[in-house]
Amino acid sequence: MTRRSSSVTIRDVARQAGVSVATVSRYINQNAPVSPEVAERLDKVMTELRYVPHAAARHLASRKTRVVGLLLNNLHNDFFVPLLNGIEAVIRQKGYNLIVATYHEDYRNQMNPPIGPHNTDGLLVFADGLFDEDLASMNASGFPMVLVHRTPPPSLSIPSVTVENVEITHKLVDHLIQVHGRRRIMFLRGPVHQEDSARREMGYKAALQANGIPFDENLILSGDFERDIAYQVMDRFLGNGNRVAFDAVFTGDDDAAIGVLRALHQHGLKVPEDVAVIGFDDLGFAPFLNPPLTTVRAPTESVGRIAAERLFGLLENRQFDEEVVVLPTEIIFRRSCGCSY
Amino acid sequence: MTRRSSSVTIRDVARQAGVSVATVSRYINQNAPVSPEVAERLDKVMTELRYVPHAAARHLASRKTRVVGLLLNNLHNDFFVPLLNGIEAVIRQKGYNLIVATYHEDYRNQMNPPIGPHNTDGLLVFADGLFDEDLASMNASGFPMVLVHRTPPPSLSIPSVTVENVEITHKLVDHLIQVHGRRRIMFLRGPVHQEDSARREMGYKAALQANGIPFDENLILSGDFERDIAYQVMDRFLGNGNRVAFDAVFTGDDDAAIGVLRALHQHGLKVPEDVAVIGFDDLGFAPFLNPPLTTVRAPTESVGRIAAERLFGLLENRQFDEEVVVLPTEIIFRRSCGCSY
DNA sequence: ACGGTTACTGTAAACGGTTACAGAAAAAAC
DNA sequence: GTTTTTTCTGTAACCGTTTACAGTAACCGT
Repeated sequence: MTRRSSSVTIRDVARQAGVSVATVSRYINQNAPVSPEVAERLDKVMTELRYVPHAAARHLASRKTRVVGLLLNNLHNDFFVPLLNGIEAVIRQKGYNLIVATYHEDYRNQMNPPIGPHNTDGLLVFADGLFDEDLASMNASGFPMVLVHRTPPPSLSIPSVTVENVEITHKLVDHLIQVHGRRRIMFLRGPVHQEDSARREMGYKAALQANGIPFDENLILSGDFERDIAYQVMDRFLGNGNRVAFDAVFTGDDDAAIGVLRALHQHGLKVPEDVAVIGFDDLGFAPFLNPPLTTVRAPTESVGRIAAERLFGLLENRQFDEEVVVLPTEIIFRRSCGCSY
Repeated sequence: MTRRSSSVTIRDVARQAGVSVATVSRYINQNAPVSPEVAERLDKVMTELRYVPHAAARHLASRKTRVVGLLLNNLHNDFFVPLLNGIEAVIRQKGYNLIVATYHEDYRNQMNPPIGPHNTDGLLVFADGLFDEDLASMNASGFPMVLVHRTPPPSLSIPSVTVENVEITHKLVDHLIQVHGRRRIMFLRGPVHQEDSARREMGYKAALQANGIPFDENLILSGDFERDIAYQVMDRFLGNGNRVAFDAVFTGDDDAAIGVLRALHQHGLKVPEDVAVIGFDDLGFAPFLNPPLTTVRAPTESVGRIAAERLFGLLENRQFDEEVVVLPTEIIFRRSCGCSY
């Protein structure tokens, strides 16, 4: 058995069809006319030989990878399923490939970044922990990228797709206060530099103020937008002897809400009677939590889709009027806030 | 502005450091000794120039892509989050990249398959709809691949990682019958050629037979392991005037369970009083559904992890004793089957 | 002092495509 | 019937690495 080259190259195809490699290449890429007879012959030869162009060779020669990268912090959250779904739909339709990488600390000073210009034609960036200067350096060479759930730093002009957080959170907290009479509302932060989290906190604080309720630092915990962490944090908080009184929790997102519900339940607190609970995202399971979760419906799949479309817009030098797209959100009232359901 | 080549190449590095490109390459890949002075100089020059090796050139020359592909049907299911998570952890630790593609019909006769040998060093395959002959042709050239949640066809020897389905489903149905006195148990199939679904159905039928309950074709529906589809199917079934009596549903998986719960609820059926419901996978939300879902805990993240490790085993020519790994599963009793909770 | 390793380095040929350039033949324009 | 354009094709350079081959210098044992 010949060890070398089990793979058939463009030269094999050319020889077999009696044409030059240039012609084959042109036919494959449809970027120059080819006579009908040759086309037919090539079709036959290529399927016969099961020819598949070697991606790397193609990339090297054409300077295009036909790959876009998705950079994210982790893959713990059910939130990513609709997001990925939206992204994938566009990518596939464009005949591109998607490469997924997680960001972690040593990404910055590492000399082999998992994804970047050497690898991809453009990047979708969903990563807090990526600071403004990181973005600046990535963006420096004009490498196409689109931010997801994060707006660009003022100095940079990077397209961005996100959802409305502040007003909707404000409304939600208003609802807790005005409709259900809650006044001791806990807020679970997301990851430290997560923008959604920061904005939701803004909305939360604004609503407290608007309703004349003093802000209490003791009512802020960090749930990290993760089930397990939210659970642990809440569990520890409740286990604490001298715990602060509270009658509602804004959990940050639906995933954290699951953890919170479990912790409350285990400590014998009734939702919504003792404690109202609200989430964010309206993930598929939200209507079936125990009790059904009041939450904010965020068009996550659309975010993915639109972000991907923007990226292709960049790749194709198309223009968009607005740089930052903020998709509208909507409150879904269910039982967990105290509504009748 | 110079349009061409904003990127610094290995030649730039070589020139700047006063060595040959071969030396630079060897230092980068650590596959031949380099004098300490040169090493130091290279370090400096490379960070100074922000040199990042061009992936495609590397792939082309070395015949290795340092990429593994994940082929799956769709991205609708929350099930994929833990799976992806397990896979990603291993991939990253190996310094590889992960490229995700969805399988659809025209994958087969298409001449530009999204992922394959031209693209990746190996494949993780989670895709029903991929028939034995597809697998055979993909596997023909000895291209490394590992099957996920699917055992290889008898003629092929492809490593595979899956979970135990038959016995556990048998036990679960036994439980419904013997403990909760259910006798009209509906079964929701998954996607047509999904192996988990087929095995669960085997367990289901075996349990009926073992308990002397005749199998009723009318109690079989197709939920496709998807929330929305399961909901629609169940909704239509319940809306049907002359509907068949049933007192339990094995929903196939937790995602479908969500849809079923919603449909039952909307039609005024109480779970578990009127209808017992059980799922499969024990996804993160299962304990918080309404009511908490009795389900089977499947070690999905481990499946991902182990599958990825297997694949690297193949890439590194390591040997494993067993070709098919079947991870154990475990029933988690909660309220939805009728247990007290 | 001498042959044999070992440590390090460079030259140049791949790897498998794309594409600028050039040219021939056929079609269109005059 | 010539000129011009259009359609189609081929040759060969290039994309940025790796690596076989070859070679030099230092080290080692005797």
